[in-house]
Amino acid sequence: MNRTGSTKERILGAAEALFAQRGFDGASLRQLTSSAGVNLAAVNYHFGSKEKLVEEVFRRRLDALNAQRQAALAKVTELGGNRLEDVLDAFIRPAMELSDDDGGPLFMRVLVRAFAEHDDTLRRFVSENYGHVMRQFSAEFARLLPDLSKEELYWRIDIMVGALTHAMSGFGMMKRKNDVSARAHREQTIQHLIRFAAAGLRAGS
Amino acid sequence: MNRTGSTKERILGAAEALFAQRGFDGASLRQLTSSAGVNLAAVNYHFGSKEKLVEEVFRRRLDALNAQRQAALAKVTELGGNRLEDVLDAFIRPAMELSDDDGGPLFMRVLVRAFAEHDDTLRRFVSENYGHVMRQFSAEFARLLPDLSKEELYWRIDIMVGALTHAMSGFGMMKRKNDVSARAHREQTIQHLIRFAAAGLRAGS
DNA sequence: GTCTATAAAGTGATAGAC
DNA sequence: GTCTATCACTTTATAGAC
Repeated sequence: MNRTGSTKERILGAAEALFAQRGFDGASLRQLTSSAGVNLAAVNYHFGSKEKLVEEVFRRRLDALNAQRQAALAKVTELGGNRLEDVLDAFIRPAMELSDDDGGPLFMRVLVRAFAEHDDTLRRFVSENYGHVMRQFSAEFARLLPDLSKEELYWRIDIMVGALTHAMSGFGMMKRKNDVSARAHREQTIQHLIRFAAAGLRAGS
Repeated sequence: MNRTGSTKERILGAAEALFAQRGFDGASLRQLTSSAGVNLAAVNYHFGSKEKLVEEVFRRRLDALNAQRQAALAKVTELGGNRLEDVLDAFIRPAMELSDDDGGPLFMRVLVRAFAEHDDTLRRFVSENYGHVMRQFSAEFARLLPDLSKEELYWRIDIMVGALTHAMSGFGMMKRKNDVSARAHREQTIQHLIRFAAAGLRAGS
């Protein structure tokens, strides 16, 4: 039971963790409010409904993540950076630095859940709040990979985003060993992802 | 409502589709039996419980998928094949050829759901039925990439499997255009995945 | 093997006291 | 803003008729 922060913040934190672990349907309001140490009725009082709570969990992190990714990308391009690796770093690092519970960044796991929900409002919500930043990165990739056709580029970006999302969510098999600090493991993950993604994007060019 | 096949088969088919679309918790037995055109009680009569039904959905496809991947890999190695691309083809093609509903191979989407369930029995069940084939492929990758350390190799395989799983599940953004046949789109996807994965595995070597 | 009816428990949501 | 109590509904599962 978490007793730090306001009721709203405690609910959001508990919701993020439980949604990551058990999915949106799998996590009930009773588990969630109990884990947050608040009353069952508090969710509806503060958020209106479970669905709105889900949206708030997304909004809170996506706003911060988008801002950090944009700032990191701006820094790279301002310096006239021409290294694909630097753009990938700007994309990956902010996501990996979101609060971590040793099974990968919690929110990244929630994001993968949202991907899996496929058709619905949730997917559209994420895509609307993600889209414009993604387009900025796509433009940079296009600039740094001028030999690729638009079609080819989009295929590769799509595959790359999938790889990164999956890897960052911690659903993979590479577990942190006990003799490696969480900090070092995260840095290792980032470097491996950048190398793999850069090679995949450059393939055959 | 599907009226082909035995009651058991109809339930398994409807379950696969609904689990892919709405998740294991999200799909209720009522939706499922209604979609299969069978009585609600039929699930418990034929499978014992919802959880056992989930296991059966996996067993049915994993058995076939494993066998096809092994056969394809055997064909490649028998011919003394030394192309990384051929091994990747043996891994990817059987998965992409599972029954498809235009949103990607249905079962691959169920598999991604299972990945997201993280800790539980289901994850172990998948890993137990997947592990030995995965190890055969890993051995081939090791043989074809002798310059990589064991550590490095495992990182890259982990990232690659994530990329492929995500892409094959159809959760990505590359939708089939109307002027491309489903068959052609699948072949395109396979070729793009092979090129990307091969480059990522070979990175910097 | 298939059906209806129902049990037992869990769900999101809300009214109303404090 | 927080609480209890409860409503209305859905969930999985099963007993028992056919």
